[in-house]
Amino acid sequence: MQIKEYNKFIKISGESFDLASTFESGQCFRWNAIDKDTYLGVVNSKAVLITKNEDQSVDIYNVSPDEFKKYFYWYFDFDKDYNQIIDELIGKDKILQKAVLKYNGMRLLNQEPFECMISFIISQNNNIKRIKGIIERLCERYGRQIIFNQNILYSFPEPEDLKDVKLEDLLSIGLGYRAEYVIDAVKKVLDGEIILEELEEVEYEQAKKELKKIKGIGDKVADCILLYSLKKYNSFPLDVWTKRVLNNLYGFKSKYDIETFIKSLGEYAGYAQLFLFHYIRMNGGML
DNA sequence: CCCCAGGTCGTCA
DNA sequence: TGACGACATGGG
Repeated sequence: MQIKEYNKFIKISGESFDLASTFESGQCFRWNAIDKDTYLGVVNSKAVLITKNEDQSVDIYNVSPDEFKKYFYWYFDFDKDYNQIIDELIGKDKILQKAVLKYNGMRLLNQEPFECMISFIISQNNNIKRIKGIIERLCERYGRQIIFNQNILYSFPEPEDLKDVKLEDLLSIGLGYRAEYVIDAVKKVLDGEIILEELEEVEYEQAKKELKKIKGIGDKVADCILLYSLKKYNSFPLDVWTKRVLNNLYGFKSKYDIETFIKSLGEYAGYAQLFLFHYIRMNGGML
């Protein structure tokens, strides 16, 4: 992988990066397509623009070389060896092989824990389009305004920004019954009952147990938070779509079958889940 | 009016 | 533990 610094952008080459599957795989909710090869997102209170070139290189705008080294290099998962991860997944079975090859270039995004936690609490029993809408309204109301290329964007609110939020406020932007869950999460973070950053240093099982103390966080939401923001790459979120893959395509009948399968995937099981989830969703539940 | 969406909670056996 | 209905909201 080569990183070149230009005046207006940073160019990444020699690394496969598929923008559409990365940003539209349901792992994140604040990236939007400007056109087929360009996405605009808000990450860690910054507007970031990414565009893909003919030669397959990717240009990242509005990120300084320093910010890239300190933050976005990890955010985009560039510290991993994707060739090795992909090879390993392809060797597991035919279904994974198909999913991984089809969406080669999809990357796992290492997100901010608080944003990730609130987002996936909102995601439960909800559809991605509506999840994005709710999160956008949350940011408009409680985040900080960001001007970028004549666009008005909003940062994801910090815990302190949500300190005095009332149930009615959240209901009015469409959170529904999840409103009280968000309030509980904010309270536990502000009280120091949950220290998200520390969970990165803790073992998977223990970190999951801590997260589940928050009302509205069960196994699935906890696994998403662990995978997408706390570097627990072995976590494998079991949602309706993934269960569909495991039941219909793999033919697993029991909880034991599924547990055994996930364990067999090893330390990068989460990457397998990312590909399988995206694959089944993009192909209408068929293979 | 039905069912579904990146589920979880409370309750009851 | 495991099953099951309830839970807001909007779209198909």
